[in-house]
Amino acid sequence: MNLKELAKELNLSFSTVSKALSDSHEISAATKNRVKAKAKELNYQVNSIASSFRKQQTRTIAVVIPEVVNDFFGPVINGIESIAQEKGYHVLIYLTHEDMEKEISIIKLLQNGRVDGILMSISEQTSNTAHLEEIQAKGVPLVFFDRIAEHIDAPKVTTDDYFSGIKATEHLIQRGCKRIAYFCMSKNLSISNKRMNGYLEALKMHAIEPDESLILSCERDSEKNLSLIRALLESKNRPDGIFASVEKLAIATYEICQQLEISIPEDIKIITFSNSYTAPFLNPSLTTITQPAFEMGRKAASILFNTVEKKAVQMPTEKTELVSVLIERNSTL
Amino acid sequence: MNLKELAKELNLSFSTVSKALSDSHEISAATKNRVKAKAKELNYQVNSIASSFRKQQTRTIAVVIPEVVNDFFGPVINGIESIAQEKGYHVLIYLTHEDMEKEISIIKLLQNGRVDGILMSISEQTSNTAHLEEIQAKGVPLVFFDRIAEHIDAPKVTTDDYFSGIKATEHLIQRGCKRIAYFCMSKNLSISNKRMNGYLEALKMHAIEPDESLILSCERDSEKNLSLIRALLESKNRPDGIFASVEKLAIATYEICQQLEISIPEDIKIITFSNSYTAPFLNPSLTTITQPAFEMGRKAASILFNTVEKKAVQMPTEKTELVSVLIERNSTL
DNA sequence: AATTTTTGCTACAACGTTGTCGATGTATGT
DNA sequence: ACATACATCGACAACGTTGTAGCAAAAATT
Repeated sequence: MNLKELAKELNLSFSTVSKALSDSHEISAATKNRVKAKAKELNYQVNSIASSFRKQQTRTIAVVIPEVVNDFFGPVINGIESIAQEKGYHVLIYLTHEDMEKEISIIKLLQNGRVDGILMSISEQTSNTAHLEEIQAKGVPLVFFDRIAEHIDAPKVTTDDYFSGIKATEHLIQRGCKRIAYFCMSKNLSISNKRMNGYLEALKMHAIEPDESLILSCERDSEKNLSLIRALLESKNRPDGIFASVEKLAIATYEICQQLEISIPEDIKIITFSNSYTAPFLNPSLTTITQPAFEMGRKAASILFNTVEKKAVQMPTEKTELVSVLIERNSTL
Repeated sequence: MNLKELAKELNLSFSTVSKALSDSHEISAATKNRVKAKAKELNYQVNSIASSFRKQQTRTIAVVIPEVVNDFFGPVINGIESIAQEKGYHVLIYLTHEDMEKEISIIKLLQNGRVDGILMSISEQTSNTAHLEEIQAKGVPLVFFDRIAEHIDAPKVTTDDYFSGIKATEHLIQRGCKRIAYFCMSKNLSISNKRMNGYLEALKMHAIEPDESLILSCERDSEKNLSLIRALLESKNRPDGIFASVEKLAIATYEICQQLEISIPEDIKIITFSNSYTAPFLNPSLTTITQPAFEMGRKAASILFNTVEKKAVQMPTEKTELVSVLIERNSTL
């Protein structure tokens, strides 16, 4: 059932039918009603591919993220989807699995008109950003959230990572920690850096000498990370406070502490970035910096849709910073 | 940069260029190389929308699920995406938020050639399945996973829910529970029913009289669920074992137990379906039935791609049942 | 009454690709 | 030498939609 067939049923030209269905002012109310009734009767629906092709816009956006089994990216997708559903957009999901090569090949797939815009959080390993500049040059609107590419001129939605880094570290200091470690994933990640800078600033503010051996930059291989953490906690140099940049590393620390019979929070206190809803029920309950993930998704998606819809307007290079909250629990008691 | 322009650069007809790029046997190796080199040089990429339009296939599938902030659906998406990436397919995500009306409108969006197939897990509230039959009638391949629509003739990938229900209940019985409760979401969900039937069967096998008041069918409103659970745990009728069909309800039970100072596992033992990686670190660590979520995604996607690619072959009505594992932890000690 | 304007519709050309068919030239077989 | 097969390419018509241009008839203006 296509336009031509529907038009034949109605004894109208198919361009008239097309215009009637899209409420064009060129068509009288009477025929509009007649057309719409018939369309409903025959269950006609426009072929979205043909429409996309003709209009050169797909009403589809791509969300490119490192992973989906994640208490942060989950709610972000929720936020994105909520706006997309309001505005009648479709959402494609692509996972980079923290792999730059995969990220590059995904971006390449999006160069040919498949999507009207891209929402992304770059992978840990992304050092080169040529692929991102290239797709921007092709005119595909791009909005970053959380893990941004600093040097690319695109709207960015983040949280107050630097300030949160200060807050988290000061929280540990106030709870009596003297030797505070910082755990993060790859150091060339924007968020890791900002949080670390906050950490270093807080140490400075409290006249604590920073110690390189207490800064752990982890890898993708989680087995390796476990042994890195284990090594640190077994050393004489053992920290009495840990600020983890991602929840995964906090959980890994819980695991090691369990094995080494190090008790939290007596021997060591832990605070982490986390959006896990099980944090209150962990043993011990976990003190977290929680990001407004849902709102972040909504905000990033809103910005993207705005730039997509008024094509004339120059892509703004606005930076939006949302605030995270520190939730005290027993791991830092 | 499109085919016509590329062809002009090469002094070839654009149909020759098209065929050269798709490795047609009609084109000599020499020109193929020449064309491909030029295409690379000018960074030409086929317009996927035009291609989809012409070929009447989009290389895109839709994944329709209730929610994404979920330790089960997350890995499922991972599994689906892994196969999709292998086969060069794109993945659209749609969330029903357990709402039948939303599910219906989403399915309606997919009726017009936007996707080559659909992978779905139906919402809690889906009682009527006319929308699913309709889209199947339109020739869009459909594969169900986990939460299936029993009466629809489509491939289904599930886990051994009935048997897992028996295992979970027997586990509680072996640990000395006499009054075992079953918590589930909406009862018109296939998985809830199968798990409950397993639960009832296990009770029967051990000559325990089933008690209607111990079967809790919850709603979408999580506040309401909390008070339902609280009411049950405050009653004189209090169970000494709980089998939860979804993790959310187990966590809710932890919360209530914390409030009422009921100790787990001394006063009450808990086992639940869950794919949470924090289960070992909860207080107490949580005994779970864990589903092979990633494999489920892979399996469902494989089946869909097979039926999509050999269009001639009739859609098989195969049923695949994967096995879940019971992981004993302290909540049932 | 002659004119311009408006209304309501149709015809038609794109959007960029792919597959079918036909044309030409070259190799193979009798 | 002639017929047949094959290899290599070009011309062309779709796929279904939407926007522009055109064309009557009706309405409004002069």
